[in-house]
Amino acid sequence: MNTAPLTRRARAGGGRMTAQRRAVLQALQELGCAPTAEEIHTRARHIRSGLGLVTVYRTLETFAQEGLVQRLFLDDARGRYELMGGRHHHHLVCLSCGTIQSLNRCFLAAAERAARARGFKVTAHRFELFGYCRRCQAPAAR
Amino acid sequence: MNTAPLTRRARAGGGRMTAQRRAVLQALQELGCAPTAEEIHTRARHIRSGLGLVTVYRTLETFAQEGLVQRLFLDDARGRYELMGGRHHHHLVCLSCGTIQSLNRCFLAAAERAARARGFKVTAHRFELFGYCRRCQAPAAR
DNA sequence: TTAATTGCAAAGGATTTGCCCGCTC
DNA sequence: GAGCGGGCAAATCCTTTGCAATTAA
Repeated sequence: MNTAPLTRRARAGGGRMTAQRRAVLQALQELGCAPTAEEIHTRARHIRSGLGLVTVYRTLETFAQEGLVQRLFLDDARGRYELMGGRHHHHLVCLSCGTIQSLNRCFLAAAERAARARGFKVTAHRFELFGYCRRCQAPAAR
Repeated sequence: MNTAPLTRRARAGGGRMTAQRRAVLQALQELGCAPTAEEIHTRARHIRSGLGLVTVYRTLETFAQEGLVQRLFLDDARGRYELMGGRHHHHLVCLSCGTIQSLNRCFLAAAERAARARGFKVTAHRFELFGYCRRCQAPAAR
């Protein structure tokens, strides 16, 4: 798997490119859909043994600030991380086994149809918009 | 605020109706959109002083199992709770002040329009479907 | 009565912070 | 060489669990 473009983007963020960060990037790329920090750690450790979990957390936070990665929460309190810049997508989260699949469509009706088409039985959905409320835009939206 | 219907629903779940549980129900009803356990605790404590945070957590879990309440996660690791059974809706989460408003519309395009109409500047959105994947439906979807 | 429920204290899981050493630039 | 980045241990935050006392039904 080619991590060069990602490495380039990461360096553009201003930070140094270390073996650990490269390992995290590669793990993210290999794992795909919304892995947890621990899953990333386990995978990245195969690439760079001795890599600490704390380093993974710090690396992910750095990448998130650079816009390279986003953190999101699905149905539990564990943060999940994904590379930004791929095709915009959402998720199908299995309540039974925890499997997460990605879904390219974005509208509810179409999404539900797409989900059904792949044999996924939808029992609930969630849709959130993030941004700045009127009050916070007024002065200087921090 | 009338909590009788809620009380009825809660009792139908089989559990006992205590002053603590009534306080949590009332707090949920008063607080509205997706408060955290701590916010619920603070509010419910005004109704029933001495109420413990642990009791709030346990009560919320009980209610969630009875389908009276749902727990959800927005942009952080803290669980948030809402009464079920109201109008189906989603959320507008302010990244600056943390304010959460509810949004009745469910489709992206319409939702974005609705958000804009109330002066909310959307910078990101999330849409997740929950349910059972094909593999988990097959044997006995637990 | 008697099992469900509460409150306190302590445990747990995930994530963050402090500190110092090592490595990238 | 200077300062960013890494690793370890400890701290923190939110949530859950253990246990004895209390209370609804």
